[in-house]
Amino acid sequence: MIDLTQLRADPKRFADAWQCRGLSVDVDALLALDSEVRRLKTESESKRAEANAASKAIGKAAKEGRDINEAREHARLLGEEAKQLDADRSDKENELTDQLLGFPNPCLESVPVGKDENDNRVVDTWGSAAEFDFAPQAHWDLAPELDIIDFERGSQLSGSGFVVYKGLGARLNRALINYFLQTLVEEFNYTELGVPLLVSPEAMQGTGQLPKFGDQLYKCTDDDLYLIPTAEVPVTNYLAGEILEAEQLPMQFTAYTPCFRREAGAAGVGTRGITRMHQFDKVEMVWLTQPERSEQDLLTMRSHAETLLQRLGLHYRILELCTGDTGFSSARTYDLEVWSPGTGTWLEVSSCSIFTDFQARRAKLRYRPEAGAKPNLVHTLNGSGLALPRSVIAVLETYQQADGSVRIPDVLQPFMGCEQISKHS
RNA sequence: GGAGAGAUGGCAGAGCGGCUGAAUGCGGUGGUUUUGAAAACCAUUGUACUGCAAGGUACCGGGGGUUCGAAUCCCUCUCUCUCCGCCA
Repeated sequence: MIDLTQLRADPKRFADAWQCRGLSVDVDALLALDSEVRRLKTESESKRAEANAASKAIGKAAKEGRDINEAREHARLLGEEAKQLDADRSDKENELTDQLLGFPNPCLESVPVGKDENDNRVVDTWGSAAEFDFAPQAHWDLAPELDIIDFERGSQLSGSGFVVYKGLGARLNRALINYFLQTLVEEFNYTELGVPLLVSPEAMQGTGQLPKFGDQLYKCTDDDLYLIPTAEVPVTNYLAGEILEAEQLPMQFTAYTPCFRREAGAAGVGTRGITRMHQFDKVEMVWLTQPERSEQDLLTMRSHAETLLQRLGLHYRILELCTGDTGFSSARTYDLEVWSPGTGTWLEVSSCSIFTDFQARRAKLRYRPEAGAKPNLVHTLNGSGLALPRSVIAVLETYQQADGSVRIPDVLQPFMGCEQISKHS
């Protein structure tokens, strides 16, 4: 959620920022509603003060044995008026909040302005595309051939968008998870969390999935809980409502979780194989940090994701998303896309974003800049480190051999316990 | 899932429907004393919104109600603890 005080101070800045995201917002109407809320607030509060004073006087009078019947009636009326004014205030305020929750985070000034993914900017490329002296296969051919991913029985169990990893396929997935976690925890100082996969609507609102994107979530209606679409939700909300000390920052958390996404409306688009699943695994990085350093921290976090790819020897590029393609809560996003030789496409394996105080305001995540000082909102960052299915794709397709086997990259071998995946291994 | 008990400030723990934003203790901060420390003593010590200010309003798990007036009474939800059942 954006800061109302800032909106009052500089409405044009917000109108422009939303315009860059392709959103035309009547900021004046918003401000009018805001001042209406504040007018009702002062009015109801002074009425309430009057009523409180009247009640107090009655207490005193009763003690002195004076007649209080008339005063009582007067106080009752005051109380009713105050109640009514406060109800009006509450209605208007909810209306305002509902609207505010629907507006995205303004992008940082330096984010390239653009309409959609075609306007994203490639900021860097690492490595080069693997070369083959045979026609490389796509993972959807390679993996079933090796009997390590079972597409058919996955769909049979749960419908399209679900697969079964089998044998060394399951192990490869797990090896990648362990490699990611171990590197992040032991080298880059992340604290690993094991978090709930079902969360409350409040948590979903804290990170911005609700109220706007509920149709992308799996919901357990009997219990009013949602399946997480990413570990970002429980991890960012882990310390919601708390006030942290400056020395504790930055906090770096990582968590491995399955992720659940309905992908409503995305059916049929690039859905072959395991690039887009209703359920997939992901290791996530989340930072809580101070506003002064958050932009720098974003680059640091991105470099951690890059390191993971580099050690796997996977060719990738970095995209800076344009204003039109940046996610709802994010103020700047870098996507890491890994090269998939079998499909001849770039696959997004990590999305590293800075949310400024947008999520922190919703989740009430604050810190005290120094002892005794007033609490400030933290800045939150998150990035994938990394998404599993697409990492699996890149490893399989990049390291495939002419005979249909797959060589295991060196860094993964300790986690795999073998050097290759072949038909009869 | 069944039965019972509970939820109060950083923590512990009081709190007859009005004088309770809340006793008391611990902790924190400042000071006195001391060569220094400890101890002792004194003072101070929640958050948010609103106002130039004085001040005002809200908050005793959440929501609703009764009342002129609710931490205190009623309803409801959530969570915690104990016992029983079930269970990886």
